[in-house]
Parts: sequence; C-alpha cells; structure tokens
Amino acid sequence: MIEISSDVIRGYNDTMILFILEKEPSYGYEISKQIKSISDGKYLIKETTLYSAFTRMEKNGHIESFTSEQDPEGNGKKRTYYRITDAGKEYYRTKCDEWGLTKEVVERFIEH
Amino acid sequence: MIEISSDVIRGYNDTMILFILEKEPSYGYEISKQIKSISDGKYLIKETTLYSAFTRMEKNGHIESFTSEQDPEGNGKKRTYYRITDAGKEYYRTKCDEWGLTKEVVERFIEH
DNA sequence: TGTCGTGCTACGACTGTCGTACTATGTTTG
DNA sequence: CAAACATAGTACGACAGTCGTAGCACGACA
Repeated sequence: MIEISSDVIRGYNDTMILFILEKEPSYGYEISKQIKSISDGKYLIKETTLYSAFTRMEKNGHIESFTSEQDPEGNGKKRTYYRITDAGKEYYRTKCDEWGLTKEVVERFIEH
Repeated sequence: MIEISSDVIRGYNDTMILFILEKEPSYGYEISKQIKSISDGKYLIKETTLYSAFTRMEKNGHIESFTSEQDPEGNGKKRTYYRITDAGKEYYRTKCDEWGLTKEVVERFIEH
C-alpha cells in the first residue's frame, strides 16, 4: 500500500486548509473530515499537525479565528472557527503557482 | 519570482539523487550540477542538504560509496563516488509510485 | 598573488510533523 | 443505564531534513 509521505505534504497542509477555507469558514474537526473526503481517504491529516497549522497560520495572518458558542442549529459544543484573510488568499494563489513549477521540476526526476 | 520551497522538495531530494545515480555512479559536486541542469536552473540543491543526504542514504543502504584517487582522465583531486544499490533502485520505484499518488491528491486542493 | 572553481566536512539552528496523553461533552447502542 | 463512540480540542516533547555559516584544501588561470 502506497502512502503519501508527510515530507512531501509538508508545506502543502496549509494550502489544503486554505483551499477549504476559501469556500467558507470552518473549524478543525470539520476541516480534517473534508481533507479526508476530498482525497478519497488517501490523506488523513493528523490532529496535532492540523491544530499547530492553525496557530502558525493565524500568526502569519493567513487566517482569523472566531468562536461560536454553538453551531447554527443550536447544538453541540462551542468551536473555534477560522476564516481566510486577504493575505491568506494571496498566499494560496502563490502556493498554487509554486505547485505548478514544483510538479514540473520533480517530474523530470520521476520514471513510471 | 516563484521559488520551489524546500518543504515541498523535502523527501524528494533523495529521489532526485537516485534518478541521477541510476544512470551511472557520480559524486557530490557533479550531482548538484546535474540537478541544476535537469531542472533548467529552477532547483539548486544546497551543499549541506546534498551531503547529509549521502550520509543518510548510505546508512539506509540505498547507495554505496567508493573513492577514486583521480577521475578517469587522471586529473583532479580524489572524490567520493556513490553508486545506487538494489535497495536504492527499489526505493526509487516506490517513490515514483508515491509521487503519482501524491500529485493526484495535492491537485485536488489546487486551483489555477 | 589572488580569485575562482572544485570538492568537500562540521556544527548548530530552525521548522513542521507526529506520537502520546489528556480533557470534556454529546450521541448512540447493547 | 452504562459503555462505547463521535466530536472538539490542548499540551508537550521528540525527531528528521533543510539550511546558514564557516572552514579547509587543491588546481587553474590571469
């Protein structure tokens, strides 16, 4: 079974999170489930990786947090939500461009 | 100017080195120049990264070192050459497969 | 004589990931 | 009703790979 190595993904976890937050604000648990479903279960982000990413990204100004006492239906515990900032959107575009370049270069060293 | 981030390449430096060593044995300085030329100057591996990769890879059994007093033409200083092992070849194939999967997954989070 | 290219080694800092563990509430099921 | 499972996190420290800085040594060339 081939697994995606964390060394490759490193540096693209932030991008994945921003991709999801571009659609709408969300919170940790939900984001981890979205990453799982978007990747068809091929990539499962670790909790600690995810939450430490939030800390870093908020420090960088790529996301902003806000707390909701409850979810919109009035159920559940309070959560910390995150929304993408303008800087985050720009960073996301940059990473997408960088990905294009990186992919092209790496593939020159790959044989299938 | 877009730059390839080391976080993305991390974990694929070994693969690039193995790609080169699959053709023929080589040594540090020469490999760094080949990486530069294959990538059209878009990726320049750092010396320290390269040489610490050699140490790791030899420990892993992916490469073997041997010293030549001189180059085949009889000039220059002695160098440490590396050749790929069978385990290295297998590791390279695995990484190529992994790359295919990783690329596919990452691209679901990328918008151009 | 000095600079540039070659060909390394050593050391320590930094960053992101991850294992482990713990807390706490809500929901479902035997 | 209790146990298990899903939800929603926080804290802490280890680890690996990259990278900055520095230094050494030799040869060629101007």
